[in-house]
Amino acid sequence: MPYHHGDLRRAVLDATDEAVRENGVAALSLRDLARRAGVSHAAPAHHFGDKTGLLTAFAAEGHTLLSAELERADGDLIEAGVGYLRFALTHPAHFEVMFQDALLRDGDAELEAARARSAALLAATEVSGPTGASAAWSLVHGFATLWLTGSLPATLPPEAAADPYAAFRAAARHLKP
Amino acid sequence: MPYHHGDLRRAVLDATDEAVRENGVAALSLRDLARRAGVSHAAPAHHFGDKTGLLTAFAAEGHTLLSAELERADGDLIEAGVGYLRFALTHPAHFEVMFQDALLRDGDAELEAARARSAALLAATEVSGPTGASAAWSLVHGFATLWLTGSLPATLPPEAAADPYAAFRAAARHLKP
DNA sequence: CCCGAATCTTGTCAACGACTAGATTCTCGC
DNA sequence: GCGAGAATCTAGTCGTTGACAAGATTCGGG
Repeated sequence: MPYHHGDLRRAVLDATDEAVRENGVAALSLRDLARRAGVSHAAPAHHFGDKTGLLTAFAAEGHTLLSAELERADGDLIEAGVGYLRFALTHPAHFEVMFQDALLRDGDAELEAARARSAALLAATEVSGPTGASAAWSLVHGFATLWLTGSLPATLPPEAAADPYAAFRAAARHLKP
Repeated sequence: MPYHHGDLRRAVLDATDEAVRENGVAALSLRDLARRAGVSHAAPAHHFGDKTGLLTAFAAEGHTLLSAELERADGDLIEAGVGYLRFALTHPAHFEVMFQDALLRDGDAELEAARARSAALLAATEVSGPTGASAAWSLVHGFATLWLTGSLPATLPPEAAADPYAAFRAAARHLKP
């Protein structure tokens, strides 16, 4: 075991993803992340300052991943929604952390920049006016949140609960064009 | 100071509401709640077992409060949405806890019953089919979540950001009847 | 009035986040 | 290729927390 890890920062972020998927942010522990990465209990703090710093970096990474999905939609409203949902379902840990402001460092430059990029991509989708944008964003975000908690699948017939993307497209069709 | 508090269970639930509004669930501490209620550090645990038990009871209370709002709508879709939003905005602490399954005791009878009541009231709103119900629920839930984090008001002109209920009605109009 | 049950206190333990001081390794100028 | 300073990591410590155990106080029914 070398004294230097190689890329501890990345390893801790990956361990965070794993741990949050397993037990949620509430149960996240810096010392557990250190154990997963095979380093001493204080090593993660060197890269992130404190727990808030780690979650802030993790949230920024989330916005970058979300931006990548939104770019694939190329301005199309429904596809942007599908991309948003795909991000939430494939990166539930990031999605869980990103929208909990109490966990994040207010005013962090890296996070603000990543947020601005994803917000700009959301704003670039073709939609009818500001209230239409609110409606569309609320619909996807709510759908993703409720799907992840299992609340939404529970209300659907089994065949619909098996395919979140089809269920979302069906729900999105209720929005006026 | 009497040895018996009178209604410590209620006092702890009220202190929870206060503390979560101030600093979020992540920073919630049973010992802080005990201090707020003026009792010893282990007193709250007697009524709720552990932290998970407290949050489970708190979430159940949330579903009861939500049910009260939904009843006022009397089956009307838009009014049910407004009631859902009003619940979220007037009880942000409950709303924050209710949908984080990792914080709650799985299979708790009281919580399940309260959930079933609010779910039944949601299902009683007049809406076009299961996909329409998904769309409507997703829209309100997402709107409430994004409004509480401040993400949604940030995208609106100041006059719209001042009145969440008007902004919601405007967004809800984008749903096909 | 008394006895069991409910409620609350005090004491304790392991785990955690944050901090400090020091050890090891890397890097870059020369 | 080497030495100095920076970057990275370890080891140790402190105050706080959640959970648990044992005991004190109060309540309420028979």
